[in-house]
Amino acid sequence: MTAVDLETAETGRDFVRDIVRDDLAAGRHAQVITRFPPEPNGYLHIGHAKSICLNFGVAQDFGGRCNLRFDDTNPTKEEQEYIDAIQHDVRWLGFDWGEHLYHASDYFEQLYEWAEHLIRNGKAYVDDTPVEEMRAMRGTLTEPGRESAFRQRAAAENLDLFRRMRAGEFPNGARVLRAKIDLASGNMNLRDPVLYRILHASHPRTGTAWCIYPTYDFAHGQSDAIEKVTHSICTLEFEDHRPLYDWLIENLPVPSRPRQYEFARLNMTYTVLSKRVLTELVRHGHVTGWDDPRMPTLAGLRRRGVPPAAIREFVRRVGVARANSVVDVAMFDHAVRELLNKTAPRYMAVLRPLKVVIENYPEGKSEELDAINNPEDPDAGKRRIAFGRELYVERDDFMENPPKKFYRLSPGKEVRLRYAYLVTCREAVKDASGEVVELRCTYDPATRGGNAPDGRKVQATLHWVSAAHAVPAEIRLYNQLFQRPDPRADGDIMADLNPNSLEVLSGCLVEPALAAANTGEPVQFERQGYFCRDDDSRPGAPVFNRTVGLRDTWAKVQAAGAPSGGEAGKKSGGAR
RNA sequence: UGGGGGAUCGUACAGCGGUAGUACAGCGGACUCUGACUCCGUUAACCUAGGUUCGAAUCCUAGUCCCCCAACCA
Repeated sequence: MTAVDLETAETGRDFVRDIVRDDLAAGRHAQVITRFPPEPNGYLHIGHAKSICLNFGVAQDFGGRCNLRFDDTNPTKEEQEYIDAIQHDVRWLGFDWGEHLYHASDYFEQLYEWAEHLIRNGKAYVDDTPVEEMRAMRGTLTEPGRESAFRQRAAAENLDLFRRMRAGEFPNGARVLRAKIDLASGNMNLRDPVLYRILHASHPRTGTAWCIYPTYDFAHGQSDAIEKVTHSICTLEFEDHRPLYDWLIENLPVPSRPRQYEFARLNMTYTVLSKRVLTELVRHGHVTGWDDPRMPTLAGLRRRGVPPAAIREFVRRVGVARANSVVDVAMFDHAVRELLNKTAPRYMAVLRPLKVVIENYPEGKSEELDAINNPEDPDAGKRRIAFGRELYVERDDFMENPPKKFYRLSPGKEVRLRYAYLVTCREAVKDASGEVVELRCTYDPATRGGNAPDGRKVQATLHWVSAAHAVPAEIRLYNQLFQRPDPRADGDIMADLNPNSLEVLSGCLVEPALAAANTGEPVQFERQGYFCRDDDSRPGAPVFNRTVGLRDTWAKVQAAGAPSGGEAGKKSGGAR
């Protein structure tokens, strides 16, 4: 009995869903229950998004439920800040755990009792062996481990010792509780794994109530069982923990029988998703924080302007499998552009302004013209934009000596100013150093709105702003944080950082309407890309982040034609 | 040289004994008041070798290569 029809449900097809579908069809469960189990020791990133979408998505698809459970078993690494940020990020991504917010620490008392249960049954013992020695005695991949001198300790003594561990009689590292399984196992996880360790540390939730804490292995499966989780979905590296997961479930009087399934974690080109490295980037100041728009964290993506729906769609397209893989970041960018193209209202913004004077336009005059807010969305309506004698256009849109395929402005060339007039460049004014500082142009008054009555065509349409009305802004262009498609997480990864991952443009000029933009609301700067206001903005001084650039075929042509760099190709480099 | 996994276009994912498909990327073209979007076309893959079968990406055998495991991390 499930809330969905297994035959017709639009549930997608991946191996996890196949398993769930089978289990439900066979009546093995009344309802599917999954869980997303983050450790609160860092911020969630795009890799977690895959897990979140999988766990919550499976529950949704099959009319089940997904719990949010913090795997908070190591107080030396976990913090409340992360617990709060994670909840915020999961909600932002679009998922809701309802009443089902749990913590492994909620179960500390129960887990403790189960530890005593194992001791009483002779399946766990207190070991006094020092860490180093224990490590040496565990053996290697090819040699079996050796028994500790304490392995045959009597149950009564184990119980006494374990209780005194809990009571705080011993310092950190003095003793541990170990499962008694098989020191000769080829699976290292079965060589009497540690179940409890002494940690005199304050826990974000339980404070100083405990000084012994369960390890991941002892906490995870049992927590699943307590919550009646049916399908415990985790990543591939936990594959060889599954026999231990099962051993514990089978040797404890747990209330349900969860099963663990593993899938391949997400990897992306030019991206690092190692929590260790991300933490290092933040701590060492290579980025401004966990929400730096260059970070692959959900907080960073949010600040950069990536909509959660784009992340969900990206994850859906990537799929779920058991083979390690690295997704091309271009696939992510595409998902972002695709959504934003349909939803982001258009504006004009000049990033690198070049002054234009329309010589035959009356001085002091200005007029308002109609502009379409979003050609992809008729409901988005129109707005009025101001035009005048003095304007600014993009520096890149003018070349004094253009190559053959350059459609934009150059001396003698006519182009369209979007929604305004056709203008012709008459002269490029230079300063003492020979740099072009101003364009003298003329306009055709008959082309108001952008079309010529005589039907003549122009090759290019340029974006522009009125000098008298434009608002100055700072615009931050982000490029890949790492300059290699495969940053070497093992070597000196900081050497792979892209020195040009952030380009700050000041003195940009944007449409006045943009002064009122809201943080997080995506906009398109025509012909440039998608942007959103950053909270670093101050009244009268807006700051925008580039979420992702528009596809730029011209830049590609340029780069191909002038591989040596120079004026061409300077805009390229993975326009993010 | 132990244990556990995985190999399908450049990338990711389907294909579950019967014409190898989709998306991204690439290339070519059409359209265009965004060199955007959209549309059309196109390049391109079953790790190898045997076997079973009328027929194998799929089943079997043997190899090859890649990933994970020797924290009191998760």
